[in-house]
Amino acid sequence: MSTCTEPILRATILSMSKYPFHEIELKWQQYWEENNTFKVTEDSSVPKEKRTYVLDMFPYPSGAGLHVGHPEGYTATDIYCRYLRMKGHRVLHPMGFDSFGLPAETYAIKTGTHPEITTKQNIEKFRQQIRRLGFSYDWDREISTHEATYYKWTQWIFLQLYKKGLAYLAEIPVWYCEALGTVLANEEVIQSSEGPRSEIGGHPVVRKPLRQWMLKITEYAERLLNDLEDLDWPESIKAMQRNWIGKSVGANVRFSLADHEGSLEVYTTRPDTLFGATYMVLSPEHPLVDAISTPEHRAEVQKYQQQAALKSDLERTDLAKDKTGAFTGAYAVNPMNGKKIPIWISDYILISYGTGAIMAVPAHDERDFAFALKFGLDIIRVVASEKGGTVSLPMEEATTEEGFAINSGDFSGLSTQDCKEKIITWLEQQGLGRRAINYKLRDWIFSRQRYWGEPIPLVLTDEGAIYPIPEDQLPLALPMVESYKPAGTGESPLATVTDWVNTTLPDGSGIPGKRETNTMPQWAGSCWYYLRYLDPTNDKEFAGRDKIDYWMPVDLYVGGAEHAVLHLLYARFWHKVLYDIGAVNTVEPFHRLVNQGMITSYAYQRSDGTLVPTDEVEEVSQGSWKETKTGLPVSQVIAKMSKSLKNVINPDDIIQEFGADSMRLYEMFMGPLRQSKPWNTNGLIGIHRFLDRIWRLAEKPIVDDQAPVELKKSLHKTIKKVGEDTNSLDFNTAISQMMIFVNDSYKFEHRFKGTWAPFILCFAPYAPHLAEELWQREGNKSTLAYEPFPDFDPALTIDDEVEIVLQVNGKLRAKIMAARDLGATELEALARANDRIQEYLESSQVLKVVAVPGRLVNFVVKPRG
RNA sequence: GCCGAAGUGGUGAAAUAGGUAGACACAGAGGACUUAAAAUCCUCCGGCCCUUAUACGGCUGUACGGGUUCAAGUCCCGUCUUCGGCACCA
Repeated sequence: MSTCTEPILRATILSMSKYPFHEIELKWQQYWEENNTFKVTEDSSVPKEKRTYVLDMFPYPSGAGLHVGHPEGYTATDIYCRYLRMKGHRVLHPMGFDSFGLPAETYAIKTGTHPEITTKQNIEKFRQQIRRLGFSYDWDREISTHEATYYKWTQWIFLQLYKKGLAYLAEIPVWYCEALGTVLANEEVIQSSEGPRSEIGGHPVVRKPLRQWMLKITEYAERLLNDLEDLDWPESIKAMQRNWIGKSVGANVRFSLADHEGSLEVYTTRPDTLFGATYMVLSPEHPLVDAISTPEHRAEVQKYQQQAALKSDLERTDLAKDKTGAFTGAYAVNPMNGKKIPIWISDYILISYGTGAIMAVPAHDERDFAFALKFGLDIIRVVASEKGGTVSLPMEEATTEEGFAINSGDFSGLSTQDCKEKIITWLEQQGLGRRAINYKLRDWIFSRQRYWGEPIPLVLTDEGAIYPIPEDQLPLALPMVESYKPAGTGESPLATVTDWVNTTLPDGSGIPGKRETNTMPQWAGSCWYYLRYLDPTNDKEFAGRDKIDYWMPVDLYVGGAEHAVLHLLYARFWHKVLYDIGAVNTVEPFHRLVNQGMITSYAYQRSDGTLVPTDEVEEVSQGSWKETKTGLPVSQVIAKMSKSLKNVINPDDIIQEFGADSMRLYEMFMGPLRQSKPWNTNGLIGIHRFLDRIWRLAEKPIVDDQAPVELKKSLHKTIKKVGEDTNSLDFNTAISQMMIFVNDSYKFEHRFKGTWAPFILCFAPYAPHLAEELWQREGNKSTLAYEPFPDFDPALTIDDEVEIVLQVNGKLRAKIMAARDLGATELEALARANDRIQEYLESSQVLKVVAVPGRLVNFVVKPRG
């Protein structure tokens, strides 16, 4: 259904709705707030396994307000927390705001409004929206990363990193974004068809050497990789992190130069192919290039270097993988066979990986193969697929598979694995090389040339000496500024605040110094916020150790998959550093991670593949649509919500028209939590109807009589399934089961005391407002939030009589009712007695009978005669 | 190209120690109530065929092609498609 009909739809729903959801929801939200219903404290009598920390990824408070994606994860954790409380758990469930960030600053540049003001307003709006959904957060623990009481400790942690030598200054080529006026981390730059772009805003970025603070995350690469093993995380996220860390094992090998002093070191993962190295390639930035280039080739080499530097921002990572390069005129010596091999430079070799130089084995590496082909370099095969195999030339393409060494002197015949080991050992004995490990992971560029971030608490002298600000002088507050515009020189707007920048050294010597003007990236605040929730007002420590020991690690962390390698890797890194200095009790912060799927929306596509905004389409008949303007048919597709497609759903509108309980339930009923799924307002109506049916059910008179056994059974099956499914976060099927119970209840004129109260408690985690209201109407005086979740009687969840399927050759021929536990022999007898089955058996010979009690009987037959 | 996830009615989806495919819901059809409409309640609802129509029944069906099994959405082999991530990392 296209949205053009939605106003009518909504009017319809409003007129049909009997239950006063607004009144009820506001009433109970106020009750929870006034009674501090969800405030949680540490009680040492609660056993460790009943203390549960359930965490949501906190939002960046943008001006746009809450998106439908936010309530999805938040509802899931809220249902889970409410369920756990009813199961006797002590639950820590906090919320806060990731409130430093670019959009507030961009807005400040445009309007002159201080980011603090807009941030405050946005937080207020977000808080209202989140409260209106009835989530059971302990709001006393709310934190915002931009507040000095919070970033004091972000700065403190930075100083710990600095003290451990994990923070350092470097003048390195970094991604610089003119439009954003700042440097970006590798992870914040995406490759588009037009070249590299900033992830935020899609602005062009260029590589530029600038002075930056770096964090040595690479020092933790191995642990970040290994410790993934024990985490209960989605395999896909673990894979993405492994891939990002990009560990490879190989060897560094030294090649001596033919006509020069010194040598050239390369990194290779295939030392077994050393005999096939027919040339070498250096990165254009490699320090040896100038020294070894011969006079005849120098001009060409320099020209290539300049080209590479110029195009580095665009074409160097271009999709067109046509190889380019220049010959230096110099030669190296292959240590295995003493052959002289030419040294080239090419931009397909990155200065930042390995040693910035490679030995090229064109026969067994695709890139080297393409390069050799283009420049007519030798290709020697040194790996055959079979032992003792021979190979033919020319090759069509490089063979990268493992096999057995050939043309490799004494090493010929060895398997790839074996050969690697033997060659490395040999190199080590000769002093020509050693085992080596490399990671794709780079150190984290930790500074931003922005205003709206945590100031880095350091003072520098003119000579470049660095003085950390003493911990007892933190926080180093962000000063007020006149202009939020970056200085334009690659420096932050803070550089223009001279009376802040110019200070004296913190050692009390009175010697003048300058403050660091870079600020921290947005990721800094979110690296440790889960720890601050534990003890949000502590001004002596970032969090009391007793609180950390009480709650950590986070038992369940729910959020979007878009943070797979950024936030989640950085937070793990900081946590490990804190662990190493003895500040936290676990090596990993988040034990279990669940990614909610994205909520998408419908869009419409023309035959040429272009998309049409939803409001320019109408439905012709079921399942077919046309573009209103042209009358041409369009097809329905699933797309991300976007303003341009006019298919963005605003949670405020949904709550206004259907209520928070409907919104919560619908987002859970749409499909499995982890799966992405399209929003369909029609589906919401079904949920709203369900809640309305509960409301009207409550109007039926209630009696003390025993409920009929079939209703009791329905209830106990419901309690069982809702409990199990809530526990495993399968909310959609839990809701289905509750619908079945309500449908069953409608078969009776009355409600029954024995089934009604347990049912209210059963759905309370899902639609808490409605449940509280109905609970109160039954005469209860206080919240049901801590009432025990009802128990089920296993005997009542099993049907004594079940349908048994009768099959002949695996095909369904009849169904009979039989006792669930009836034995195979008796079942077979019953089946043989069945008329329909007799018809089939009369003309056939029974070869085999499979009888499964409680399930089926299958006769395997063949025609007689 | 590599890694990961997934393909089930008109739609969102259920069901995997292998055992009735489509629970629940939306949309649709029919009926009850109503002066009428909405709302509500009840019934039907994968496709094809048989049948005047029904009932009964038959065939077929979980992306496609094979296989294992008394029995496959579920297990195995191969192929295709979609989505997400990475992409000259030697």
